[in-house]
Amino acid sequence: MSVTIKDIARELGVSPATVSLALNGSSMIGQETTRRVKEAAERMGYVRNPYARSLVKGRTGVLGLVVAELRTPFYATLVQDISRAAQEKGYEVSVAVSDDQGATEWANMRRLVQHRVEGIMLSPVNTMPRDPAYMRWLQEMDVPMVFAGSRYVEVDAPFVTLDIYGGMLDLTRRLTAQGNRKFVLLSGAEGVDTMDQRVAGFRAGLAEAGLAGQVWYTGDTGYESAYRRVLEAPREELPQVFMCINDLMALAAMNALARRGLRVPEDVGVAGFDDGVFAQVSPVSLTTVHLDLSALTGAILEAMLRRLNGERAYPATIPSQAILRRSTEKTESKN
Amino acid sequence: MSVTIKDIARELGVSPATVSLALNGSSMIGQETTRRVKEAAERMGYVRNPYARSLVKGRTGVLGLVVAELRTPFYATLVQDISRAAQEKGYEVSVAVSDDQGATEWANMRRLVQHRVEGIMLSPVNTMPRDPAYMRWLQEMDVPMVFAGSRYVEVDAPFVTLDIYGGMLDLTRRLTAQGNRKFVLLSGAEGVDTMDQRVAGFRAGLAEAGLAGQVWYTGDTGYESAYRRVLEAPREELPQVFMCINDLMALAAMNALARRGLRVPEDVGVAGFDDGVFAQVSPVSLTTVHLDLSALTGAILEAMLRRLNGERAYPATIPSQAILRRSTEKTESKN
DNA sequence: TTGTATGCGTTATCAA
DNA sequence: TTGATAACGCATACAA
Repeated sequence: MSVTIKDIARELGVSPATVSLALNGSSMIGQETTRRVKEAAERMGYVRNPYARSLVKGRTGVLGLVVAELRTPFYATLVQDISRAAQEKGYEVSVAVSDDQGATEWANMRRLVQHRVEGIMLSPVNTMPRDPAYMRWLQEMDVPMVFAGSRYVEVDAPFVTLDIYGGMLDLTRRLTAQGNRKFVLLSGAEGVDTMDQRVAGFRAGLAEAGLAGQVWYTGDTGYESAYRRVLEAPREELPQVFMCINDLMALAAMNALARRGLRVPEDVGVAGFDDGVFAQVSPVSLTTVHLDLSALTGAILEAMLRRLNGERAYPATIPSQAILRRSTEKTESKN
Repeated sequence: MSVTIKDIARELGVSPATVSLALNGSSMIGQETTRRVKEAAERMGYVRNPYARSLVKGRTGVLGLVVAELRTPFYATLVQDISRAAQEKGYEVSVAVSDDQGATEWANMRRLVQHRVEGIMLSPVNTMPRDPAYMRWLQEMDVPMVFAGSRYVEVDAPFVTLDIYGGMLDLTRRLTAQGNRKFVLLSGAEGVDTMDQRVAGFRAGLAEAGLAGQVWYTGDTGYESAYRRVLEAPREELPQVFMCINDLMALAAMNALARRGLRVPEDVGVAGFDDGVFAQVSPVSLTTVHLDLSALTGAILEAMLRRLNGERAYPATIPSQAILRRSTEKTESKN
């Protein structure tokens, strides 16, 4: 095995306790002794064993972060930012990916609990229906937890979410204000909270203008199905503006429209949601809803740390705002 | 604190040793006793403390995975796939992100070593020049390591890499065979191994056809700078085919060309590299080099496990192949 | 088949 | 200012 404080103690003819104290910079140890201990530790290649330390201190210094998946920029950013910020606060972060499966998520949570993480930040899979046994387990689990990005309404725990309802509402309002009257919202599937909230914001915005749009469900939130759906839609069903529940589907809509020989925004407008990397690579700059991820990650970690300090963490919702760009630039109505 | 085997032992009037053995399914314990112990453990909410276990067993069951960043699909996939596969083999994976900084990478490596991971899979940042002290440290570090995806040639360790040189060579050959003669390769910066290999493959492929193309360095591998570079290039410098060191830059080139009123592939061809998500969202289907990520992740973990078993792991290179799609479809030369 | 004793590497409590 | 000793929770060699 590796070098331990005992080895250093023997080498220097002092006691292990002295070495431990010196290494931790205790003021009870003489300067000269401290210097000698540190020098020997360096020379002998000593690295502290955090497992032994955790055992006696009763805390691990590890936080858990569970995300639904990792391949979309949203989650990648979440993981990267939270890890870094947590490290600056002296915590390690153990990441677990749920592969969009509720069962895997539960398994991940169990694993983290077993590994004695001090707190868990959960960005839930969020599909319906949910396993009631899991919801109960979550509620009764005694590791401090905060929801990150979205949440299970069944479980009473602090949460930091993005105001996606408000973002979609804002966007819809801005677009109706431009005089558009015929809308289609391209969504994935029903029964996912975060999707349903977008739909709700969409409907609310239209209702304010005395309108009622359509929602097309493509089955998933990917590119392919959105592309096909728009490509195959009868000409007369096409709206003035396609709104989409993420930028990726917006890209699909734009490309499908181009394939049909329709111009964006002159013939049909397109709007996305996220303002992430896909908005950046859009052929014409994309109207979308900006999500403030850095505010989100900051608030998540803050809530987690508050809970760890035994303070109360209040639910927070990060506002989201529509950003109008060229893909919906006003033009004479045609449809 | 939480429930320990001592608590269970006291509850049942047996010794802690018995409980430990029963919980680990030892055949030396009577069936009835085992049953009672397991029942009590369940009832009392016992969870084993992996820190204590690691301390006595001398192994942690944790592997480290260090990646340069996390926001590109390549790394996200790497992390997700390797974590899952490793878990199936009974290992935890501790992920660290280097933020594209050599110094952060070193810090990450130190942290993992300190945390007593049993092995480290390193997907290096790979910029030039490199800190020689770091290279030496890597070489002398005594935790088993394998390079994942790319490597430092200065360090002698097993590696599993993608044959990006060969992929680029293959692609270039196929495109010259189509009769194209004027090429530009859009790259990021010089001095990054993985970039330089692409350039080398490009040049080698052209040389075989008696050609010599140009390389345009945009400074980084992002969308914006590639877009601007193509947009602002004098008309007469435009090639028959833009090759790009990743799909993202290819997308940028396509959009910039469209902005200039040029059609792809009729006026100018465009090819990417990766065959990842950005190839999928391309307005016209993108010629690119396919990287076999699942073969890669499988081989990485296998190499890691071999090293952990004390076996020798041989360097492996996963072949990459060009895929011709519409964005370079042969057309009468014009330039 | 079960219990006792010991040690893993560290920190904490007391004495010296 | 330092040293001896006892924990932390678990696994195991050995004794019963």
